[in-house]
Amino acid sequence: MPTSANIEDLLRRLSRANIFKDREKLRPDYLPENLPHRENQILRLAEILLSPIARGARPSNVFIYGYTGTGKTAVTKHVLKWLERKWGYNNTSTLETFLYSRSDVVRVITTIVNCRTENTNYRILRALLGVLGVEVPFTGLSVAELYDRFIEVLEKNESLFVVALDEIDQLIDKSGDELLYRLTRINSELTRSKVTIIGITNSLNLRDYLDPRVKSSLGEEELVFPPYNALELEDILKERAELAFQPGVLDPGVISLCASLAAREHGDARRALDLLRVAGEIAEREGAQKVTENHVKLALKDIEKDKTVEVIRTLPLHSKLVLISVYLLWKQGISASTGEVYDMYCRLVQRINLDPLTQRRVSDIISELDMIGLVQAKLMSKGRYGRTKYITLAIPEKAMLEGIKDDSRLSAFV
DNA sequence: CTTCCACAGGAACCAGCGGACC
DNA sequence: GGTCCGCTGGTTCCTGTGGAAG
Repeated sequence: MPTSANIEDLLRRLSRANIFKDREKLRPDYLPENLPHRENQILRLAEILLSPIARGARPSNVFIYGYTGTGKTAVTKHVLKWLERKWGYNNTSTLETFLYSRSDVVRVITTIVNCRTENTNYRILRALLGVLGVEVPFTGLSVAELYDRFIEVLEKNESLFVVALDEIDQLIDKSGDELLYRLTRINSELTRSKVTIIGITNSLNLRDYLDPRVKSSLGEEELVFPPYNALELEDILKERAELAFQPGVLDPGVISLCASLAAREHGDARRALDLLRVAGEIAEREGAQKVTENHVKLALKDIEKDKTVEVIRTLPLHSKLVLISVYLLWKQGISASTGEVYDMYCRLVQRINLDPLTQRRVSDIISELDMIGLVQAKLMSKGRYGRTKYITLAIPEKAMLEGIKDDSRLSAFV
């Protein structure tokens, strides 16, 4: 329980802290001026888009692959923005740009839609119409109606519309590839305008799910983003750290530690930045003058704990009960056998008036929990006294309690 | 050497459910 | 609006097994 003295103390430390200059610069949605080690991808995407525009033609559709945190979204935004800035005509809307080529004027409009938030056909069309200045109601119209309006307003605009669909796999999971199919075919319905689609995904096998027709038209050009290695991550972090932190507050080694930790997990720049930011925040809370490697280690634990809690929270009920059984036995100092865990589990289940699963199933659940690292199960043979797994809790008690605290039935057990 | 414990874990099967299809 | 179908998560039944005890 925080007392007022605690809070005073915290406030005093925070006001004294002088760690961050601008922590927003470490957020994943911040778009930096420079994208180190993505020069090739930027160039390639710019080339794909620009050279046809200069000839007055429609650029090919592009499919962009790469793991999370490899800079796909940032590069796309960067290129679209660059298009505007370089050829922008001091336009009222920042999303629109005029591009002169030879004699005729081509009007280019760009947008990027995140399919995680706009994850239905309706909502995406609605977002696209919004960019073109047409407001439609949240609901009430049919998708076909929106589509018709979309065509209509596009024709009126006489423009090239470059649409980037970020996290496109989310859309396909939820609503299939019908809209995608229509969008890739839309140019045959248009005479005075053109549409170019950029599909962005981190799912490398997404192609297998796609309608082959969508696959071929969306994949006219493909761009693959390789993961960053530790050195590249270091460059990225250095640049951001300069913007985000006060000069000299980072201990030497902090950045390279963040980079190497993140590089271990498929070179995810977002994770590296998170690590650095959380380390900074921990240092700030402590009232420290500097961010040290130790802060990074604490940050790693923090981030991992959050992940663990989330994993527990989303576990099915019976898996949670098994986990709690292991926890209770562990608290009594018992490294429990499968049989003991099963007994404990049966008692818990009875107390909330449910039918227990069979031991066979519980044995599988234990293996699953072992696999995701919540418990540790070691197979032991006690000769005459049988063969069993010895199961212990593999996570901090705090994370365990945090993970079950919002289910009152379960939290009553601990 | 044999026995036998206390399970591990494979195989087959089944209920329920969401989605595709007519 | 029925039906078919594949998937998930469960059950039943079963065989396999390392090593202390006898």
